[in-house]
Amino acid sequence: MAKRLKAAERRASILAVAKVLFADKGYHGVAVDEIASRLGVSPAVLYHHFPSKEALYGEVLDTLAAQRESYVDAALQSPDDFGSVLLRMTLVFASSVARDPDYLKMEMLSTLEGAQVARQFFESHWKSFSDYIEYSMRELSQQNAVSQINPRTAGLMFQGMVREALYAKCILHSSRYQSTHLPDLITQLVGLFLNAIQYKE
Amino acid sequence: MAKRLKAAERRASILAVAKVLFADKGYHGVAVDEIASRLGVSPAVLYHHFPSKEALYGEVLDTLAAQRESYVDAALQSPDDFGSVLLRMTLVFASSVARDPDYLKMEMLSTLEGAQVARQFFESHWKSFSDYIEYSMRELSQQNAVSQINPRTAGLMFQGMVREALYAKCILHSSRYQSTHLPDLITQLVGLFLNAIQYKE
DNA sequence: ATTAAGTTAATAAACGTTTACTTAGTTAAC
DNA sequence: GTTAACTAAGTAAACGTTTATTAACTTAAT
Repeated sequence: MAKRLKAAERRASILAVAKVLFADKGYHGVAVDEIASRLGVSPAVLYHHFPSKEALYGEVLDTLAAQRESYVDAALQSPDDFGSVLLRMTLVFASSVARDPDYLKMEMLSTLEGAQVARQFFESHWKSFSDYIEYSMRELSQQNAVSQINPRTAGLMFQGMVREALYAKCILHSSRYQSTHLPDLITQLVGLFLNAIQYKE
Repeated sequence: MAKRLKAAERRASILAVAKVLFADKGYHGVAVDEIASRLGVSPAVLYHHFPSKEALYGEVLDTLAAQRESYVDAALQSPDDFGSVLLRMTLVFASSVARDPDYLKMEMLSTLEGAQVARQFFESHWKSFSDYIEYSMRELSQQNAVSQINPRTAGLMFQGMVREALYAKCILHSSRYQSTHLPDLITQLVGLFLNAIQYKE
Protein backbone atom coordinates (compact mmCIF):
# COMPACT_ATOMS: atom_id res chain seq x y z
CA MET A 1 0.00 0.00 0.00
CA ALA A 2 1.13 3.50 -0.76
CA LYS A 3 1.99 5.89 1.98
CA ARG A 4 -1.10 7.35 3.54
CA LEU A 5 -1.44 11.05 3.05
CA LYS A 6 -4.00 13.45 4.34
CA ALA A 7 -6.55 14.51 1.82
CA ALA A 8 -5.02 17.92 1.22
CA GLU A 9 -1.53 16.51 0.72
CA ARG A 10 -2.74 13.80 -1.60
CA ARG A 11 -4.71 16.32 -3.56
CA ALA A 12 -1.65 18.47 -3.91
CA SER A 13 0.52 15.55 -4.92
CA ILE A 14 -1.96 14.54 -7.58
CA LEU A 15 -2.02 18.05 -8.95
CA ALA A 16 1.76 18.18 -8.99
CA VAL A 17 2.16 14.95 -10.92
CA ALA A 18 -0.72 15.72 -13.23
CA LYS A 19 0.82 19.04 -14.07
CA VAL A 20 4.12 17.67 -15.32
CA LEU A 21 2.43 14.89 -17.25
CA PHE A 22 -0.18 17.10 -18.88
CA ALA A 23 2.50 19.62 -19.70
CA ASP A 24 4.56 16.89 -21.27
CA LYS A 25 1.99 15.15 -23.41
CA GLY A 26 -1.21 17.12 -23.35
CA TYR A 27 -4.63 16.11 -22.13
CA HIS A 28 -5.23 13.21 -24.48
CA GLY A 29 -1.67 12.02 -24.23
CA VAL A 30 -1.92 11.19 -20.55
CA ALA A 31 -3.91 8.31 -19.08
CA VAL A 32 -5.39 8.45 -15.62
CA ASP A 33 -3.62 5.20 -14.83
CA GLU A 34 -0.32 6.80 -15.68
CA ILE A 35 -0.86 9.60 -13.20
CA ALA A 36 -1.86 7.08 -10.57
CA SER A 37 1.07 4.78 -11.10
CA ARG A 38 3.49 7.70 -10.94
CA LEU A 39 2.02 8.47 -7.55
CA GLY A 40 2.32 4.82 -6.57
CA VAL A 41 -1.39 4.75 -6.02
CA SER A 42 -4.40 3.12 -7.58
CA PRO A 43 -6.38 5.10 -10.12
CA ALA A 44 -9.44 5.05 -7.92
CA VAL A 45 -7.70 7.40 -5.52
CA LEU A 46 -7.87 10.17 -8.10
CA TYR A 47 -11.62 9.87 -8.06
CA HIS A 48 -11.73 10.48 -4.35
CA HIS A 49 -10.29 13.89 -4.97
CA PHE A 50 -11.49 14.86 -8.42
CA PRO A 51 -14.79 14.03 -10.08
CA SER A 52 -13.22 13.37 -13.48
CA LYS A 53 -10.07 13.57 -15.53
CA GLU A 54 -11.33 16.73 -17.15
CA ALA A 55 -11.97 18.34 -13.77
CA LEU A 56 -8.45 17.44 -12.71
CA TYR A 57 -7.10 19.01 -15.85
CA GLY A 58 -9.10 22.13 -15.18
CA GLU A 59 -7.76 22.38 -11.65
CA VAL A 60 -4.21 22.03 -12.87
CA LEU A 61 -4.88 24.98 -15.12
CA ASP A 62 -6.33 26.96 -12.23
CA THR A 63 -3.37 26.11 -10.03
CA LEU A 64 -1.02 27.43 -12.66
CA ALA A 65 -3.03 30.60 -12.93
CA ALA A 66 -2.94 31.11 -9.18
CA GLN A 67 0.82 30.52 -8.93
CA ARG A 68 1.44 33.11 -11.59
CA GLU A 69 3.13 36.11 -10.15
CA SER A 70 1.66 39.46 -10.88
CA TYR A 71 4.83 40.62 -12.52
CA VAL A 72 3.23 43.74 -13.83
CA ASP A 73 2.26 45.03 -10.41
CA ALA A 74 5.61 44.06 -8.97
CA ALA A 75 7.51 45.94 -11.64
CA LEU A 76 5.33 49.00 -11.36
CA GLN A 77 5.74 49.35 -7.61
CA SER A 78 9.02 51.20 -7.92
CA PRO A 79 8.27 53.62 -10.72
CA ASP A 80 10.93 54.27 -13.27
CA ASP A 81 11.22 55.07 -16.94
CA PHE A 82 9.47 52.84 -19.48
CA GLY A 83 12.55 50.89 -20.55
CA SER A 84 13.61 50.00 -17.02
CA VAL A 85 10.15 48.98 -15.92
CA LEU A 86 9.69 46.87 -19.02
CA LEU A 87 13.01 45.14 -18.51
CA ARG A 88 12.31 44.51 -14.85
CA MET A 89 8.90 43.01 -15.38
CA THR A 90 10.05 40.88 -18.26
CA LEU A 91 12.87 39.48 -16.16
CA VAL A 92 10.47 38.65 -13.34
CA PHE A 93 8.17 36.97 -15.79
CA ALA A 94 10.99 35.05 -17.45
CA SER A 95 12.40 33.79 -14.19
CA SER A 96 8.98 32.61 -13.13
CA VAL A 97 8.65 30.66 -16.36
CA ALA A 98 12.19 29.31 -16.01
CA ARG A 99 11.39 28.13 -12.50
CA ASP A 100 8.34 26.28 -13.74
CA PRO A 101 8.44 25.70 -17.49
CA ASP A 102 5.46 23.36 -17.39
CA TYR A 103 3.46 26.50 -17.00
CA LEU A 104 4.23 27.75 -20.47
CA LYS A 105 4.17 24.39 -22.12
CA MET A 106 0.80 23.46 -20.77
CA GLU A 107 -0.53 26.84 -21.69
CA MET A 108 0.51 26.43 -25.30
CA LEU A 109 -0.55 22.82 -25.49
CA SER A 110 -4.00 23.38 -24.13
CA THR A 111 -4.59 26.31 -26.41
CA LEU A 112 -3.53 24.30 -29.42
CA GLU A 113 -5.57 21.32 -28.31
CA GLY A 114 -8.48 23.69 -28.30
CA ALA A 115 -9.73 23.49 -24.75
CA GLN A 116 -12.29 26.27 -24.60
CA VAL A 117 -11.30 27.20 -21.07
CA ALA A 118 -7.64 27.37 -21.91
CA ARG A 119 -7.83 30.01 -24.55
CA GLN A 120 -9.14 32.72 -22.28
CA PHE A 121 -6.65 31.70 -19.65
CA PHE A 122 -3.88 31.80 -22.20
CA GLU A 123 -4.71 35.21 -23.54
CA SER A 124 -5.15 36.79 -20.14
CA HIS A 125 -1.69 35.62 -19.24
CA TRP A 126 -0.01 37.80 -21.84
CA LYS A 127 -2.64 40.44 -22.05
CA SER A 128 -1.28 42.45 -19.14
CA PHE A 129 2.02 42.63 -20.97
CA SER A 130 0.58 43.85 -24.22
CA ASP A 131 -1.72 46.20 -22.38
CA TYR A 132 1.14 47.77 -20.51
CA ILE A 133 3.11 48.24 -23.71
CA GLU A 134 0.18 49.64 -25.59
CA TYR A 135 -0.70 52.00 -22.78
CA SER A 136 2.86 53.20 -22.28
CA MET A 137 3.47 53.73 -25.94
CA ARG A 138 0.40 55.86 -26.37
CA GLU A 139 1.56 57.93 -23.47
CA LEU A 140 5.13 58.19 -24.76
CA SER A 141 4.07 59.10 -28.25
CA GLN A 142 2.26 62.12 -26.81
CA GLN A 143 5.57 63.23 -25.36
CA ASN A 144 7.21 62.34 -28.67
CA ALA A 145 9.46 59.90 -26.85
CA VAL A 146 8.74 57.20 -29.38
CA SER A 147 8.09 57.58 -33.09
CA GLN A 148 4.72 57.01 -34.70
CA ILE A 149 4.44 53.27 -34.42
CA ASN A 150 1.34 51.16 -34.07
CA PRO A 151 1.35 50.28 -30.36
CA ARG A 152 -0.63 47.15 -30.97
CA THR A 153 1.88 45.85 -33.45
CA ALA A 154 4.68 46.68 -31.05
CA GLY A 155 2.91 44.72 -28.34
CA LEU A 156 2.64 41.73 -30.62
CA MET A 157 6.30 41.96 -31.46
CA PHE A 158 7.28 42.07 -27.84
CA GLN A 159 5.06 39.18 -26.87
CA GLY A 160 6.37 37.12 -29.76
CA MET A 161 10.01 37.63 -29.05
CA VAL A 162 9.61 36.93 -25.34
CA ARG A 163 7.59 33.82 -25.93
CA GLU A 164 10.10 32.60 -28.49
CA ALA A 165 12.97 33.11 -26.09
CA LEU A 166 11.22 31.29 -23.26
CA TYR A 167 10.14 28.54 -25.57
CA ALA A 168 13.60 28.01 -27.00
CA LYS A 169 15.40 28.15 -23.67
CA CYS A 170 12.97 26.60 -21.21
CA ILE A 171 11.07 24.07 -23.28
CA LEU A 172 13.09 23.06 -26.31
CA HIS A 173 16.42 23.70 -24.59
CA SER A 174 17.62 24.58 -28.04
CA SER A 175 21.34 24.26 -28.48
CA ARG A 176 21.32 27.33 -30.69
CA TYR A 177 20.91 29.64 -27.71
CA GLN A 178 22.83 27.61 -25.19
CA SER A 179 25.64 30.08 -24.83
CA THR A 180 23.48 32.97 -23.62
CA HIS A 181 21.78 32.74 -20.28
CA LEU A 182 18.13 33.59 -20.07
CA PRO A 183 18.43 36.92 -18.22
CA ASP A 184 21.09 38.09 -20.66
CA LEU A 185 18.98 37.00 -23.58
CA ILE A 186 15.97 38.84 -22.19
CA THR A 187 18.04 41.94 -21.57
CA GLN A 188 19.30 41.91 -25.13
CA LEU A 189 15.82 41.41 -26.49
CA VAL A 190 14.34 44.24 -24.47
CA GLY A 191 17.18 46.42 -25.73
CA LEU A 192 16.36 45.46 -29.29
CA PHE A 193 12.72 46.18 -28.67
CA LEU A 194 13.46 49.65 -27.38
CA ASN A 195 15.49 50.24 -30.52
CA ALA A 196 12.58 49.00 -32.56
CA ILE A 197 10.14 51.52 -31.15
CA GLN A 198 12.93 54.11 -31.18
CA TYR A 199 12.58 54.77 -27.52
CA LYS A 200 14.98 57.27 -26.00
CA GLU A 201 14.93 57.84 -22.29
CA MET B 1 -21.38 2.65 -49.92
CA ALA B 2 -19.11 5.62 -50.36
CA LYS B 3 -18.11 6.86 -53.75
CA ARG B 4 -15.41 4.76 -55.31
CA LEU B 5 -12.15 6.57 -55.79
CA LYS B 6 -8.97 5.40 -57.38
CA ALA B 7 -6.25 4.50 -54.96
CA ALA B 8 -4.26 7.69 -55.49
CA GLU B 9 -7.29 9.91 -55.06
CA ARG B 10 -8.44 8.09 -51.96
CA ARG B 11 -4.98 8.30 -50.51
CA ALA B 12 -4.90 12.01 -51.15
CA SER B 13 -8.34 12.51 -49.68
CA ILE B 14 -7.34 10.64 -46.54
CA LEU B 15 -4.25 12.79 -46.17
CA ALA B 16 -6.28 15.95 -46.66
CA VAL B 17 -8.83 15.07 -44.00
CA ALA B 18 -6.21 13.72 -41.62
CA LYS B 19 -4.25 16.93 -41.93
CA VAL B 20 -7.05 19.21 -40.81
CA LEU B 21 -8.06 16.88 -37.99
CA PHE B 22 -4.54 16.33 -36.69
CA ALA B 23 -3.88 20.03 -36.96
CA ASP B 24 -7.03 20.69 -35.00
CA LYS B 25 -6.66 18.26 -32.14
CA GLY B 26 -3.26 16.66 -32.29
CA TYR B 27 -2.33 13.04 -32.75
CA HIS B 28 -3.97 11.67 -29.64
CA GLY B 29 -7.00 13.88 -30.04
CA VAL B 30 -8.10 12.26 -33.28
CA ALA B 31 -9.54 8.78 -33.60
CA VAL B 32 -9.11 6.73 -36.73
CA ASP B 33 -12.86 6.29 -36.84
CA GLU B 34 -13.29 10.03 -36.90
CA ILE B 35 -11.10 10.39 -39.96
CA ALA B 36 -12.97 7.57 -41.65
CA SER B 37 -16.41 8.92 -40.90
CA ARG B 38 -15.45 12.35 -42.16
CA LEU B 39 -14.53 10.69 -45.42
CA GLY B 40 -17.79 8.77 -45.37
CA VAL B 41 -15.82 5.57 -45.43
CA SER B 42 -15.20 2.66 -43.13
CA PRO B 43 -12.08 2.73 -40.99
CA ALA B 44 -10.66 -0.31 -42.71
CA VAL B 45 -10.15 1.75 -45.85
CA LEU B 46 -7.44 3.71 -44.10
CA TYR B 47 -5.56 0.51 -43.54
CA HIS B 48 -5.57 -0.26 -47.24
CA HIS B 49 -3.53 2.86 -47.78
CA PHE B 50 -1.52 3.28 -44.61
CA PRO B 51 -0.07 0.60 -42.37
CA SER B 52 -1.00 2.39 -39.16
CA LYS B 53 -2.32 5.58 -37.65
CA GLU B 54 1.19 6.62 -36.77
CA ALA B 55 2.36 6.08 -40.36
CA LEU B 56 -0.53 8.21 -41.59
CA TYR B 57 0.48 10.93 -39.20
CA GLY B 58 4.03 10.73 -40.42
CA GLU B 59 2.94 11.04 -44.04
CA VAL B 60 0.85 14.08 -43.23
CA LEU B 61 3.95 15.67 -41.79
CA ASP B 62 5.95 14.76 -44.88
CA THR B 63 3.28 16.17 -47.15
CA LEU B 64 3.41 19.44 -45.28
CA ALA B 65 7.16 19.54 -45.58
CA ALA B 66 6.99 18.93 -49.31
CA GLN B 67 4.38 21.63 -49.90
CA ARG B 68 6.51 24.17 -48.13
CA GLU B 69 7.78 26.77 -50.48
CA SER B 70 11.44 27.58 -50.48
CA TYR B 71 10.76 31.19 -49.68
CA VAL B 72 14.39 31.93 -49.02
CA ASP B 73 15.49 30.94 -52.49
CA ALA B 74 12.57 32.78 -54.04
CA ALA B 75 13.40 35.99 -52.25
CA LEU B 76 17.09 35.80 -53.04
CA GLN B 77 16.60 35.36 -56.75
CA SER B 78 16.25 39.08 -57.37
CA PRO B 79 19.00 40.48 -55.21
CA ASP B 80 18.34 43.64 -53.31
CA ASP B 81 19.30 45.26 -50.04
CA PHE B 82 18.88 43.33 -46.82
CA GLY B 83 15.66 45.04 -45.72
CA SER B 84 13.86 44.50 -49.01
CA VAL B 85 14.90 40.88 -49.32
CA LEU B 86 13.88 40.19 -45.74
CA LEU B 87 10.49 41.77 -46.24
CA ARG B 88 9.91 39.94 -49.49
CA MET B 89 10.74 36.53 -48.13
CA THR B 90 8.75 37.06 -44.98
CA LEU B 91 5.71 38.04 -47.01
CA VAL B 92 6.06 34.93 -49.16
CA PHE B 93 6.38 32.81 -46.07
CA ALA B 94 3.42 34.48 -44.38
CA SER B 95 1.15 34.09 -47.34
CA SER B 96 2.02 30.42 -47.60
CA VAL B 97 1.08 29.98 -43.95
CA ALA B 98 -2.09 32.00 -44.41
CA ARG B 99 -3.06 29.83 -47.35
CA ASP B 100 -2.65 26.70 -45.27
CA PRO B 101 -2.65 27.46 -41.55
CA ASP B 102 -2.85 23.78 -40.60
CA TYR B 103 0.78 23.72 -41.54
CA LEU B 104 1.86 25.91 -38.66
CA LYS B 105 -0.59 24.53 -36.18
CA MET B 106 0.40 20.96 -36.76
CA GLU B 107 4.02 21.91 -36.61
CA MET B 108 3.60 23.46 -33.21
CA LEU B 109 1.34 20.74 -31.92
CA SER B 110 3.58 17.90 -32.91
CA THR B 111 6.61 19.57 -31.41
CA LEU B 112 4.81 20.13 -28.14
CA GLU B 113 3.42 16.63 -28.15
CA GLY B 114 6.99 15.50 -28.43
CA ALA B 115 6.99 13.50 -31.63
CA GLN B 116 10.66 12.77 -32.20
CA VAL B 117 10.37 13.26 -35.94
CA ALA B 118 8.56 16.53 -35.60
CA ARG B 119 11.17 18.45 -33.75
CA GLN B 120 13.80 18.25 -36.45
CA PHE B 121 11.17 19.05 -39.02
CA PHE B 122 10.00 21.98 -36.97
CA GLU B 123 13.40 23.49 -36.47
CA SER B 124 14.49 23.12 -40.05
CA HIS B 125 11.44 25.05 -41.09
CA TRP B 126 12.58 28.24 -39.41
CA LYS B 127 16.26 27.61 -39.52
CA SER B 128 16.70 29.03 -42.99
CA PHE B 129 15.17 32.24 -41.74
CA SER B 130 17.42 32.59 -38.76
CA ASP B 131 20.40 31.52 -40.79
CA TYR B 132 19.77 34.18 -43.37
CA ILE B 133 19.43 36.84 -40.72
CA GLU B 134 22.50 35.73 -38.86
CA TYR B 135 24.55 35.57 -42.04
CA SER B 136 23.38 38.94 -43.31
CA MET B 137 23.94 40.67 -40.02
CA ARG B 138 27.49 39.44 -39.76
CA GLU B 139 28.10 40.75 -43.23
CA LEU B 140 26.41 44.08 -42.53
CA SER B 141 28.23 44.61 -39.27
CA GLN B 142 31.50 44.40 -41.16
CA GLN B 143 30.30 47.29 -43.28
CA ASN B 144 29.07 48.99 -40.11
CA ALA B 145 25.57 49.03 -41.56
CA VAL B 146 24.14 47.64 -38.35
CA SER B 147 25.30 48.27 -34.82
CA GLN B 148 27.00 45.68 -32.67
CA ILE B 149 24.14 43.37 -31.94
CA ASN B 150 24.20 39.67 -31.32
CA PRO B 151 22.98 38.24 -34.65
CA ARG B 152 21.69 35.12 -32.97
CA THR B 153 19.53 37.10 -30.61
CA ALA B 154 18.26 39.16 -33.50
CA GLY B 155 17.33 35.98 -35.36
CA LEU B 156 15.40 34.76 -32.36
CA MET B 157 13.58 38.04 -32.11
CA PHE B 158 12.62 37.95 -35.74
CA GLN B 159 11.45 34.38 -35.62
CA GLY B 160 9.42 35.06 -32.50
CA MET B 161 7.63 38.08 -33.81
CA VAL B 162 6.80 36.43 -37.13
CA ARG B 163 5.54 33.30 -35.49
CA GLU B 164 3.46 35.31 -33.06
CA ALA B 165 1.88 37.28 -35.87
CA LEU B 166 1.06 34.17 -37.86
CA TYR B 167 -0.23 32.42 -34.79
CA ALA B 168 -2.46 35.30 -33.76
CA LYS B 169 -3.84 35.96 -37.22
CA CYS B 170 -4.01 32.53 -38.84
CA ILE B 171 -4.66 30.20 -35.95
CA LEU B 172 -6.24 32.06 -33.06
CA HIS B 173 -7.88 34.64 -35.33
CA SER B 174 -7.40 36.95 -32.43
CA SER B 175 -9.76 39.88 -32.42
CA ARG B 176 -6.98 42.08 -31.09
CA TYR B 177 -5.29 42.21 -34.50
CA GLN B 178 -8.38 42.01 -36.64
CA SER B 179 -8.07 45.52 -38.01
CA THR B 180 -4.67 45.01 -39.61
CA HIS B 181 -4.31 42.67 -42.54
CA LEU B 182 -1.54 40.14 -42.45
CA PRO B 183 0.71 41.67 -45.13
CA ASP B 184 0.44 45.07 -43.44
CA LEU B 185 1.18 43.55 -40.09
CA ILE B 186 4.22 41.76 -41.48
CA THR B 187 5.43 44.93 -43.17
CA GLN B 188 5.14 46.84 -39.91
CA LEU B 189 6.94 44.12 -38.02
CA VAL B 190 9.81 43.94 -40.49
CA GLY B 191 10.09 47.71 -40.22
CA LEU B 192 10.27 47.46 -36.46
CA PHE B 193 12.86 44.75 -36.74
CA LEU B 194 15.06 46.88 -38.99
CA ASN B 195 14.78 49.64 -36.40
CA ALA B 196 15.75 47.15 -33.73
CA ILE B 197 19.00 46.19 -35.41
CA GLN B 198 19.48 49.81 -36.40
CA TYR B 199 19.71 48.97 -40.04
CA LYS B 200 20.16 51.83 -42.46
CA GLU B 201 20.13 51.12 -46.15
C1' DA C 1 -15.23 2.50 16.85
C1' DT C 2 -15.63 5.52 13.58
C1' DT C 3 -13.85 7.61 9.77
C1' DA C 4 -10.72 8.79 6.32
C1' DA C 5 -7.46 6.76 2.85
C1' DG C 6 -6.40 3.30 0.05
C1' DT C 7 -7.05 -1.31 -2.51
C1' DT C 8 -8.79 -4.73 -5.69
C1' DA C 9 -11.66 -5.88 -9.11
C1' DA C 10 -14.98 -4.80 -12.19
C1' DT C 11 -17.49 -1.89 -15.68
C1' DA C 12 -18.73 -0.02 -20.18
C1' DA C 13 -17.07 2.55 -23.73
C1' DA C 14 -13.52 3.85 -27.06
C1' DC C 15 -9.51 2.82 -29.17
C1' DG C 16 -6.46 0.87 -33.16
C1' DT C 17 -6.54 -2.93 -35.98
C1' DT C 18 -7.85 -7.28 -38.50
C1' DT C 19 -10.81 -10.45 -40.67
C1' DA C 20 -14.14 -12.26 -43.79
C1' DC C 21 -17.03 -10.76 -47.04
C1' DT C 22 -19.44 -7.78 -50.88
C1' DT C 23 -19.73 -4.88 -54.72
C1' DA C 24 -18.12 -1.98 -58.63
C1' DG C 25 -14.95 -1.73 -62.62
C1' DT C 26 -11.96 -3.63 -65.94
C1' DT C 27 -10.32 -7.01 -69.06
C1' DA C 28 -10.24 -10.92 -72.10
C1' DA C 29 -12.54 -14.97 -74.38
C1' DC C 30 -16.03 -16.41 -76.94
C1' DG D 1 -21.31 -7.51 -77.76
C1' DT D 2 -22.00 -10.64 -73.93
C1' DT D 3 -20.44 -12.83 -70.42
C1' DA D 4 -17.03 -14.90 -67.40
C1' DA D 5 -12.87 -14.03 -64.69
C1' DC D 6 -10.21 -11.07 -62.25
C1' DT D 7 -8.94 -6.91 -59.69
C1' DA D 8 -9.68 -2.97 -56.90
C1' DA D 9 -12.46 -0.49 -53.39
C1' DG D 10 -15.34 -0.73 -49.84
C1' DT D 11 -18.16 -2.76 -45.80
C1' DA D 12 -19.58 -4.74 -41.43
C1' DA D 13 -18.41 -6.84 -37.46
C1' DA D 14 -15.41 -8.26 -34.18
C1' DC D 15 -10.80 -8.56 -32.27
C1' DG D 16 -7.88 -7.53 -28.11
C1' DT D 17 -6.41 -3.42 -25.57
C1' DT D 18 -6.72 0.57 -23.24
C1' DT D 19 -9.44 4.01 -21.44
C1' DA D 20 -12.16 6.46 -17.73
C1' DT D 21 -14.93 5.43 -14.09
C1' DT D 22 -17.40 2.87 -10.20
C1' DA D 23 -18.39 -0.35 -6.50
C1' DA D 24 -17.33 -3.16 -2.65
C1' DC D 25 -13.94 -4.23 0.46
C1' DT D 26 -9.70 -3.39 3.65
C1' DT D 27 -6.59 -0.99 6.45
C1' DA D 28 -4.62 2.58 9.32
C1' DA D 29 -5.24 6.76 12.44
C1' DT D 30 -7.55 9.37 15.80
